[in-house]
Amino acid sequence: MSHSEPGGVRQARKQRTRQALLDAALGLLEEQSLSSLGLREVTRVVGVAPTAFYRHFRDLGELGVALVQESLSSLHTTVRAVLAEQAGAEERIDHTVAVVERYVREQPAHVRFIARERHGGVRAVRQAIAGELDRFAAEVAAALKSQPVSGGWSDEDVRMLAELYVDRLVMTASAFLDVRDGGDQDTERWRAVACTARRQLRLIDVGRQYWRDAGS
Amino acid sequence: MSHSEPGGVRQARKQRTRQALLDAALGLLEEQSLSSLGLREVTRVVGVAPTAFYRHFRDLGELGVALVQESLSSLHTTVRAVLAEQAGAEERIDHTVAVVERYVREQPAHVRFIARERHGGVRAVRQAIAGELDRFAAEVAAALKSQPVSGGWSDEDVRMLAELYVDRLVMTASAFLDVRDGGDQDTERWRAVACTARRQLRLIDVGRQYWRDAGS
DNA sequence: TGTACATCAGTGAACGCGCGTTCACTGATGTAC
DNA sequence: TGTACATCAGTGAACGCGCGTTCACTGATGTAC
Repeated sequence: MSHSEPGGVRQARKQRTRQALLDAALGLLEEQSLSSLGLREVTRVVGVAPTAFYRHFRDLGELGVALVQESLSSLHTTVRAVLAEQAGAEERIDHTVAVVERYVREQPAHVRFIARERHGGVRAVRQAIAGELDRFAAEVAAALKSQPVSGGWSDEDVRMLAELYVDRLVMTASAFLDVRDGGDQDTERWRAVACTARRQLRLIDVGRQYWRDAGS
Repeated sequence: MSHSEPGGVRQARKQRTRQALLDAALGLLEEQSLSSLGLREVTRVVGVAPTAFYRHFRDLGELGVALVQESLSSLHTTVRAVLAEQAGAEERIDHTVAVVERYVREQPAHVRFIARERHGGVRAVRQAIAGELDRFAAEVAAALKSQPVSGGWSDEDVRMLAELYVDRLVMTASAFLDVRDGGDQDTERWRAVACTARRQLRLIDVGRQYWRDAGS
């Protein structure tokens, strides 16, 4: 067990430390926002010297941008699968909400990070999130466009609808998170949020079916 | 000019300092978030000793809660007026977006504060914002309910729709703010945001007209 | 396979700095008579 | 109106603390021959 990789032992160790820094930061960010997070707090949790931080990130803003990629890539993939479904509107809405529910249960820290830093105090991170959500909206728009209901829709209107959906997903995820934090756990309130989320998506979908562009 | 008020000179001065602290904090919060704001930063801007702060607020969280009231009360009043209008849907939407535009132009710092701290790192402030937006949604719900279109709607559905509207207003305000910050000022992008906002509200309104509850 | 040198992730001491909070204080404003 | 005492918004010195960043370093891993 000496030379299994072509010179990757050092690099692998470095990668592990880097990931540990990201994990530690994400954990600490459940209770505070990025702009008040300290470099020493993070390294203390990981168990390395404060100076080790600089081997991986220039500053906490750079770490934040890395967290944006990590946080959104997983959801991105999953929601894409739902969008590709050939199911009916009703079924697609149920699946979408179910996916959001699972995401909040499994990655609550990632969800909180995105919701919190989307409008947070660190410009680079805000821009990274905006960029990712933009790519996300573009993908949703493409999926919507390929559906029969979108016949006669301008690209601009499809895009507008896509943004409506994406914002709604983020707000829904955030609402689930609030219930979770309230200590209520899965109970009644959780189901109420899911139910409201489905109805809101359904109402938007009804609007979509009867939509006629009217200029402006 | 000695005793014009019944013992209110001291109190009036105190009030002025308090307001100066609020103004200074709001200004500083354009560039950072509440949980990284320093008590000394705020007093330095106002030009008082750091210890003077404690005569007005226990800590920055308490100041934040006061800022929430200040930030939302003005918009609250204005939007209420629009809701009370007997105008048609189209006209109401135009007025609503116009009010949001004006609010962002006139009180950008307040808008940014709410958007940023709604999911920010200070629990007390998050709760204060959630509470205010809740009262806001309740008022919108009451206004919606009194409109003919809402015949046959359950209270729950009216409430769901109201939340959809309120979230949309906040997101729209935030979108205007992003354009403003981008340096673009009033130009093309600003009008594009307004146009998209109107269409989104219109689409929701179409959904509202054709809505039929389907359980779940 | 073995040896000699290069790389570089992580170390640990040291620095200057601004922070939040305490405390006893000052002096203008308020009140009672 | 004038006097004597109470209130309390704002002061300023002092404190201990954790911060981000610098620097020369160590020693395991990587590479060339």
